[in-house]
Amino acid sequence: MKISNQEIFQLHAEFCKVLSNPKRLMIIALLSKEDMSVGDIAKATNTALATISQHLRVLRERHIVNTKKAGQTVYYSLVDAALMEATVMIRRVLLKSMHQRGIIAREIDPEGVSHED
Amino acid sequence: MKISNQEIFQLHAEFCKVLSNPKRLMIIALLSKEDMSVGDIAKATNTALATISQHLRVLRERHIVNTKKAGQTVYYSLVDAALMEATVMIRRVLLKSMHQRGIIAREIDPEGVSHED
DNA sequence: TCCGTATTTGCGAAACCGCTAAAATATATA
DNA sequence: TATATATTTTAGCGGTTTCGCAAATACGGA
Repeated sequence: MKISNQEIFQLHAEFCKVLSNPKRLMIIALLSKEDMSVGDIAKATNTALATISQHLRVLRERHIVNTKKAGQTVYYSLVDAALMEATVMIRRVLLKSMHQRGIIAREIDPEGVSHED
Repeated sequence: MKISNQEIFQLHAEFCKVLSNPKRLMIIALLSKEDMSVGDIAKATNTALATISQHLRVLRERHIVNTKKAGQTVYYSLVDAALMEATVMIRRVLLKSMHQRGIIAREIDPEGVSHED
């Protein structure tokens, strides 16, 4: 299958759109550490279960997460750890920019961002 | 200034939103190679000038691009080359996923994506 | 059947997209 | 100076998409 550059940019944009939501970014960060159920993620992010389920559907459609059923519980996992690495790299660029503009005083380790606060 | 993890995720999401538009991605790719005027970019992307100007405003507000005036022409440049690198890394994750799913037959060099096609 | 888990549906508010038209801004020329 | 020209920005428009939630629905196990 031949794909034009135009299409690459389009697909790339759609992919970034998936990453442009704070809750989805949290979910990715959580799953990069361990597999979790929908309910677990809802608790960890302090968000309505239905909302998390919606975000997980988006991530599923983009083949960013996998599912594995155990009884009535659905466990989600990251398909590719490289996604988290790339995400961290984007965050690093952002933090660097903020640091240079004096928005944040100290350097923040982009990997050190935890979900619980 | 103290910034919570919640805020980091929020800012990160907003940053990604800027990257989730094909024309803005094209602009970033173009500027990663050379500085260009608004008109130049409009031609290169085959897009209405006003549209490009709007996208540039978004990129300006996020401190992703710089401006330099020469006569009546405004030249734009990338603030940080690392952004293009991070962008390429995201694209690499996407292409890898597509390749694994058989959407694209051959491996594509994410850096080799050019704007003219 | 009852319950725990997850998904789907429907909603209003808000944001986004690309365009045309109009307004600034700066240069050149008479 | 006055006027025309080149370049960019801003305003406003219809149409689309997104967000998070509550309610309703599905589904599997005990």
